Amino acid sequence: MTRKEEIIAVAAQLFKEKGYNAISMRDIAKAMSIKAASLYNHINSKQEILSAIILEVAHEFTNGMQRVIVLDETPVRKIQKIIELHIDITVNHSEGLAALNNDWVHLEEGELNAFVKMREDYEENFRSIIKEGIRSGEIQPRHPEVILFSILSTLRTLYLWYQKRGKLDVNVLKKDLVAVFLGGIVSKI
Amino acid sequence: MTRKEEIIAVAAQLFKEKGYNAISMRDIAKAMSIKAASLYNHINSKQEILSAIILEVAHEFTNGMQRVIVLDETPVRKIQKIIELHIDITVNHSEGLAALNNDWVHLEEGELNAFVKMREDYEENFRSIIKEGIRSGEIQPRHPEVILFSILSTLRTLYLWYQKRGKLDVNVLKKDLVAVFLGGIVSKI
DNA sequence: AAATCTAACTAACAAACGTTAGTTTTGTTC
DNA sequence: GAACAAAACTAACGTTTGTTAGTTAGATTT
Repeated sequence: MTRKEEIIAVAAQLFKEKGYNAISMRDIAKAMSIKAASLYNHINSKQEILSAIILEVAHEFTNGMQRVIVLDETPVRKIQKIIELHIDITVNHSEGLAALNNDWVHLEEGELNAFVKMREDYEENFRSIIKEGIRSGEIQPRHPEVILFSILSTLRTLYLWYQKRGKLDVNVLKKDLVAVFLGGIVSKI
Repeated sequence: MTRKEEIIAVAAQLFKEKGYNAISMRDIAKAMSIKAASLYNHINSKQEILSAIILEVAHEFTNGMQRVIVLDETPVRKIQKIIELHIDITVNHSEGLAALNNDWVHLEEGELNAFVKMREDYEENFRSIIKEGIRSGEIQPRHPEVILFSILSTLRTLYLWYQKRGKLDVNVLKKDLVAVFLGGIVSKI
């Protein structure tokens, strides 16, 4: 782990708690026990830190989605894979997810556009899977947007809950989350 | 609408887009076509604006939950009421929800503690309803925390989607959202 | 031993921040 | 038209912000 990567990791942790704008370069420096000016031996700007954090996780999602859509599986099974993808990323990149979810608005022009594009593509891929499932009768004929939004909202804020409720085992989480969305919560008797 | 309320409303809109820390008093002033110092004829501090925005909506949730838990209804029916409560608040207080969800961390000491308490109580009430439903057999015996979190995450981020997808009718939203969570998305044939 | 590299340092910058003090404009009430 | 309150203004304050410039200490390479 290079010094630059260390800075980015520390910054991600701080951004997670207070957000990009509430954390100063002096805060980041203090967390590393150095002076703010010393950070600039390793990074070019505060913005660079932010985009490094966000783009890494964003690519993780894009690549994961790419792997899902080429699978020769039913739509419902693909949705299950997407849920598992989010849980895996949450476990392995939990620090960066806060910035990805909240601080992407503070990316500058070019990178902001790229990020928004990635996000829209991701949602569109997900939406297509849902629509395909409805068409084939595998998924109930409800407004696709509502299904997409309810699943995605939950998955995107998973990082907030995953550590607060430390007891939750990853496999229990995968199983129950898939069950809630696919099967609902009402007992069928 | 007093001048103070106008300022709070304008600030809520700005906070929604960039977050509390990214919006300066000069930004708020400019949006009202006055100078920053003039704001202080009506409000005491930037913090005061933030807590006014957050606490108003927070009370809306607390009161709504209170109305639900005293109902003489089944747990599933109470959950349905909670879902409808969130949708109603989203429609009527959409501006303040961003601050409530993201910027509460920037409340100062006393109000932060009060807010966190309110939030925990709200979650605990919801959790109790879910547990009661599982005990009575009305709700499937899954990890209550997973059910709580999946529903609440969706409802809390509703404000982000509700306007982006402007076409969504409130009643369709209520119906479909209740259906997704209670019945799941997989067709039962 | 000299040269190079890495990663820290001090000092300072211009800009932006929230906020205060005192003053002027504007519209309403007697 | 004088008096008053509401709401704007100008000017400035002390801090904090991200960042630059130039320097120094310690390790590695030549």
